[in-house]
Amino acid sequence: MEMAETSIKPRAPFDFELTAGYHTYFRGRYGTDSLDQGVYRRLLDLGGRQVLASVRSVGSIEAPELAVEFLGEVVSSADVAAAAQQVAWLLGADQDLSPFYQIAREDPALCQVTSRFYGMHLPLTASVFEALVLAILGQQVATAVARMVRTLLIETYGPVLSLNGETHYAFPRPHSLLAATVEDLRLLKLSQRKAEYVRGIAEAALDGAGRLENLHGLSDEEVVERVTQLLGVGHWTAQWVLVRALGRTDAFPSGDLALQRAISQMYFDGEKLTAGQIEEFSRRWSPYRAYATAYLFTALRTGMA
DNA sequence: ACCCAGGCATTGG
DNA sequence: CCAATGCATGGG
Repeated sequence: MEMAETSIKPRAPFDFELTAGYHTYFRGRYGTDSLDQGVYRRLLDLGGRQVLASVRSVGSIEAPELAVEFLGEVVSSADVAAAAQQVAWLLGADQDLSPFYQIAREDPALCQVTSRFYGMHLPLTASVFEALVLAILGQQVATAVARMVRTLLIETYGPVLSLNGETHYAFPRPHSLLAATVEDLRLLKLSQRKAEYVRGIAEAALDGAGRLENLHGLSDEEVVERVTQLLGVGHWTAQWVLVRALGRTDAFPSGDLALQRAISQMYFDGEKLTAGQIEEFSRRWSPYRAYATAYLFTALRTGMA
């Protein structure tokens, strides 16, 4: 067991607690991620080796700096660099919020939310595979149910590292989920369909020389075209992947029930809207609709809206 | 028992 | 493009 340290300087403004909090759905721990007493922890999977990253803030919102500690099989300085890059990615450290805040200034309701959560970046998943599976598990179920099923899956099939009496989990690898049978997955409260979808996605992730992870160079439309070929992946899930796995700032899950409710409440006096109307309304936030969505969800999750 | 929840696939207008 | 339908499953 070895240890290494490094530091990351996110782009200001950056609020560490809010950003890491978004990763854990403001619940302390959510699946692979935890935020406890100002320390964000996540088990990284560096090509088969597990490394626990512990991150805390040693700066401020306007002069952000993160102290990162790695515990595990970190050997070379190249490992440390790769791990640091992954942490920076997970926390959306490089994102520039200022143009989004400019747009929010024209929108009083949104501006109230961005002021309250000033400096919150949009955290990202470690892989497209992870985003896809998490999205499938979140389809059409209450958030509490989604959280339970996601955690069960991670703790059953994810790589493990125990340190100081605490057990940490990384996200399951594709081959682990493909090795599980549909019956196995149903024991974790996945429906028959979701179990099939998840195995199909695992198969796609292992197939064709990483086609699934090779989406960064494609346009939003091309990515949607590609991932909706997968069974179980519709418009909502594709947009979710664009936002969480690829960091596309303008992706927008217009069919999302909670999002529709939030927009309907905040802007239309509770009147029901179709997905098309939501889509049209959302243009005011373009090309930062993903950020607007994240801030609205944060308002919902923390009880502000 | 009933209805809802941060959908998907399919079918029919 | 929009609406309706079957599917599935824990929570209120």
